[in-house]
Amino acid sequence: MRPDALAQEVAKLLAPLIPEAAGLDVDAVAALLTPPPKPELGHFAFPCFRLAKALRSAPPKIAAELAAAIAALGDNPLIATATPAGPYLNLDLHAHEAARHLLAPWANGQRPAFPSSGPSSNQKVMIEYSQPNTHKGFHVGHMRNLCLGDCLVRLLRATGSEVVAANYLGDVGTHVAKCLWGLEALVSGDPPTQARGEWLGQVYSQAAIQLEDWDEAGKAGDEAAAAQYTAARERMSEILRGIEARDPAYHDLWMRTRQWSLDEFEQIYAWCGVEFDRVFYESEVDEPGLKLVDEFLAKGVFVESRGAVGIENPEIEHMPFFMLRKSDGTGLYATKDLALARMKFEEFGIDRSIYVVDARQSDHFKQVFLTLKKMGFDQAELCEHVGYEMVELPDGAMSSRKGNVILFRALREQLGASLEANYFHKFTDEWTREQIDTALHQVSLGAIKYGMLARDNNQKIVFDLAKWSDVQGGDGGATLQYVCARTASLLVKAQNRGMTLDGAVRSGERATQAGTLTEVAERGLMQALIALPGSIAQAAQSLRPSILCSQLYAVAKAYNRFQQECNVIHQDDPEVVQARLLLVQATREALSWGLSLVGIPAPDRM
RNA sequence: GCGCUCGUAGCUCAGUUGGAUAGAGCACAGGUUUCCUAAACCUGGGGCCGCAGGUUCGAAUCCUGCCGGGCGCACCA
Repeated sequence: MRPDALAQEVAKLLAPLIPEAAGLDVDAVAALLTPPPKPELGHFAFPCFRLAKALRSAPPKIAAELAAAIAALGDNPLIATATPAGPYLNLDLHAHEAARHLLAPWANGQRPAFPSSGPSSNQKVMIEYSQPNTHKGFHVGHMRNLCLGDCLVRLLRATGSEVVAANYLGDVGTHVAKCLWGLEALVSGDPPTQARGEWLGQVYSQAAIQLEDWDEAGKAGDEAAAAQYTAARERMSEILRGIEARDPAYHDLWMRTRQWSLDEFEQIYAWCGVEFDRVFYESEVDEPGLKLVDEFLAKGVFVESRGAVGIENPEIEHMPFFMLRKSDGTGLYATKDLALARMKFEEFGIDRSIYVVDARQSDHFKQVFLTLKKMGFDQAELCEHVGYEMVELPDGAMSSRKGNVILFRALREQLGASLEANYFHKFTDEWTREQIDTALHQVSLGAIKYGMLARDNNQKIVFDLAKWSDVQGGDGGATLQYVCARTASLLVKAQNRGMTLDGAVRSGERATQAGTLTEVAERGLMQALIALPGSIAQAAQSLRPSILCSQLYAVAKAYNRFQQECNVIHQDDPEVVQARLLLVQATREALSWGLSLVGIPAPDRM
């Protein structure tokens, strides 16, 4: 028995009562069952609209007839009452029996089964995400991509796909030259011994600003600035050529500094609990990209235009020419993307290829996929771009010129400090430093990941550090974690009083006593749990983690209400204790598992 | 100009195969601790779902047009 099987059980009873003309089998009926708007109305509602046409009857009439048919069944193990309410048939279950199908599997460590016929199951999927540039800063904006990609990896794995989590690091290109130029032109003294990746990013920003200033001043007539700008550009070309030619003077410096960034990324991923199966580097597809241009120019797929090489894609009307080699003979981002795609297809036999990249690149990926198709890669059909909107700050977009970029380390430290000052300081006498640090880490992750994932992909996110670390409750990661901690704490307290969940109840062999779990708050919580597997399936199928986040929040909210209204431990009736312990245990398992799919740890105490 | 995207409560947002009286959080006003974590719970006020048409038993949801914000459109990544 799986925790998502309750609807199926109900459908088994209901389906035979529906006239055959409607053409609904058990699965179809189960799929139609929805939660009623209020828990008091029942555990499930069956909408009769779909049957109206086939049965040539009005939905309210069908609902009434079905209610009568269920009443005629007489005593029934699962459905207590069936009440027609307009076009809906509301089904109220014997709660203790429903619990045996719903709560016991959760409590017993079972997980929902997802249909193997779904589009996303039994497939080998590559998800490319994160893709930071070396020699540049890693900031809150990068966190959205990281959280989203990681969550999709977890969701697709949970729903039956084999996933290759891939990263694609930007270790070559003009930004590297800018940074290395800045290093020699603007920096005096030795690099720091700590956090050198971050420092490199700051050098890059400084260089970018300086170059922009010279460029602007030059254009405004400042000849000295113009000369400096030209000289710097020439120097950057030299640096790039030196790296490419493997001139030790440049190549070694590049490798050394590149490693500083890579080390930093490693630390960030470790802190975030993110792991990659395969890391690609731009530097490894640079040359293959250019070779590929020659190859497909010779084949006539690509064409020359104004000294550059590209492909005509008139299908994309507003940007019909897709450039793949500049007139100076060098490649572009797009060139490397084609070579990378080919590498992915050849190295892994993937059935689906997902690119998590911000929404501004959507035209770019239309071009890439269309071009791949014209190059003869049928796998282009399997490629999809998952776009998402930007992360902004309360005072607008992040910019190094404005100096309002929040780098990863600052994010981690400020969030931690803020959470400690707001909340965790009260544990200083009670907990060890290590315990507090662990909790701070967990709750920081909850705040960041939930904040990044609870909003739809195509909504902008405003990152306001003060708000994100102000855990006054409400709709946030900490609320979900708090509920996990409350369930854990309650179960420990129960155990200390000698109250443990009966093994037979937990396994579902035995139902709890009739009449238990009928309080409104108990029903509400059960309904939130009923809806969880569907939310996971929908989130995975549509690649939108926010759907899962809102259902997890609904579970947390329902639990808080339950714990407020239904005392678990201070009960005279041991059967009530059993029923409620089952509910708490199931909630804990469901919620912590759901959180794990979002990449958020579930603390035992907080 | 072309394309993508957003527009729902004072603010931030859910609402996706069209379905019950459009929901949360924050903010605001009130209430709840001899009792399992008050980071909680309850109650209340608050809405021409951007505008106008259309499709039908039924539209925040689908179609068309318009208005307003954001983003993208050849040698950057």
